[in-house]
Amino acid sequence: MAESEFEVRLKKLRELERLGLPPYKQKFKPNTNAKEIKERFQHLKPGEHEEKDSFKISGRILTIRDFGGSVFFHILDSTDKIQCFIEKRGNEQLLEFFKKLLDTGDIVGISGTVFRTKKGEITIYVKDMKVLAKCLHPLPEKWHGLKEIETRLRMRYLDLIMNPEVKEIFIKRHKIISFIREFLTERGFVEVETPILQPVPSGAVAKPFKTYHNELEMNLFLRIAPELYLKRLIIGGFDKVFEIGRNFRNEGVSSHHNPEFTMIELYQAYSDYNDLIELTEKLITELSLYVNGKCIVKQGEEEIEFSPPFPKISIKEEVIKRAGIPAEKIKDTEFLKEKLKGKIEIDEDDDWGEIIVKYFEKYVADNIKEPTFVIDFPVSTSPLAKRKEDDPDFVERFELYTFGMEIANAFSELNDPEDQRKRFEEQIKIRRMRELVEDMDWDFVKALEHGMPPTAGEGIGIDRLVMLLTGAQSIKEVILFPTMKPEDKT
RNA sequence: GGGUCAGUAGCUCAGCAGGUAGAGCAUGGGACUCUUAAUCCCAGGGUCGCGGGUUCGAUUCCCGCCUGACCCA
Repeated sequence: MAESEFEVRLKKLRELERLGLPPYKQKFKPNTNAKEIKERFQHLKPGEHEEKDSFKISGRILTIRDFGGSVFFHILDSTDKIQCFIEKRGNEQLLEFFKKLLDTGDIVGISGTVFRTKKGEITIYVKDMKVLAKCLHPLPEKWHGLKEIETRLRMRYLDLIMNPEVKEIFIKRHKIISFIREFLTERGFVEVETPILQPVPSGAVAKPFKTYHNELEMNLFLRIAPELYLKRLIIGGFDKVFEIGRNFRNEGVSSHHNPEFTMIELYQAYSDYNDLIELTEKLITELSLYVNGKCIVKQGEEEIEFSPPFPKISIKEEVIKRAGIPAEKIKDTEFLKEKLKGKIEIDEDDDWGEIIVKYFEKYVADNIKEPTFVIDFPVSTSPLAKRKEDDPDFVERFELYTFGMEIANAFSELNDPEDQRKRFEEQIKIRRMRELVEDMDWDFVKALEHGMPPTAGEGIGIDRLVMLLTGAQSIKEVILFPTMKPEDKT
């Protein structure tokens, strides 16, 4: 049987070791990069060679074009690709070394000068070269690259090598997160870290991941939200806090859901949800300008320009209008059940609030494209939010929707401990809730009893925000290593 | 949970109304000093996702399973 590519490459590795050039023991410090070289030598004319300045550059070999007496190849470093050239006339030994022992995928350190080829490409004239790591597997095809989504995700490193636009997404993701961090820090927010392992999962309605602490002999849950801890900090006297971190929800995987996802939650004392509407508009606008140069959200090819103030739509009003529900019947659970039966899936336990939210999500939310604040949430679906003064069955809350996706969720925080206790008691009575959690965070009520200033809080889904600003159509495109089942090896 | 589609060489893909598989790139050998999907000649490379069934014979047809994508609830 013929040798596999792996065996061929392994042999080359052994040969390098035999020659006293073991790749994994080499040291090399580049003093420039591809982007810098290209910028610096832009002035060179075709055929011109700047022989005075010598540079050290390193990267991964991507493609090789062998001419016998000379060889061209491209290397990729973290900044860009750049072509390199070895010729017999310059260094015959080096040329032989390269042709015998180097392959695409190898990581090399190169010393050389810079010239522009007759065809016009800035190129490194290689004087010396070290193999810093041997790539023992062939790289994916140079023209079509790596396409299969499954392989791209399972071997994300190959995806990143072969598909520059993938790397761009994650660089943009980094920019987005650091912008938000700076935006809030400038406004006096303090970044904090709160428990991921929580004895009582809280702050959202979702199925938690459960784990166990051996020494403490106790159940712990991976947080579904940091909310109640951050509010404890407001009680403790931090007026503005935020946390960027991973949350975990033991639920389905889809193009918009990953079991672990990144959220930012921020809390601001002496404010209400209207202040957060302003803050959110400013944040999204400035962020989009910063990463994209203009105020746009994208989904695939579709791009929508937006500008503040964002439109607001009321769940209550939309349901009245679209479902033809008389305004005075909007809180009539039995009426709604009868009227909307068949249009949405109604649970036995659902009250009017849950029903109108379900209707809204199914018939209105999907059609929202430009950033839009959805307001007028019923109290039963918002157990941590403050009631509206003019209608205590609704709360001071908004969700920001774009392209049918929920991006942010904010409200004036409920700071009345008696009402909070009542709402927890109501919640735990609901069967669906009991299926999710064993108990409520009663200790939080005790914290509230010590007095929490009027506060507004907001959570923003970072993954979805990155999707909107990069045009990614699946959350998997903005999470480096999305949750996947292992391949079945049998 | 239901439906549709996909899994064939390292990668990108063909193919087979059932007779144990092809191309390009990549790899090995040869030619070639300005190419960039280099070119030209030659060669090697496959448990056709896994398991079962039908059949003289299955990568192809049927059933189950695994993994993934999309749609629906």
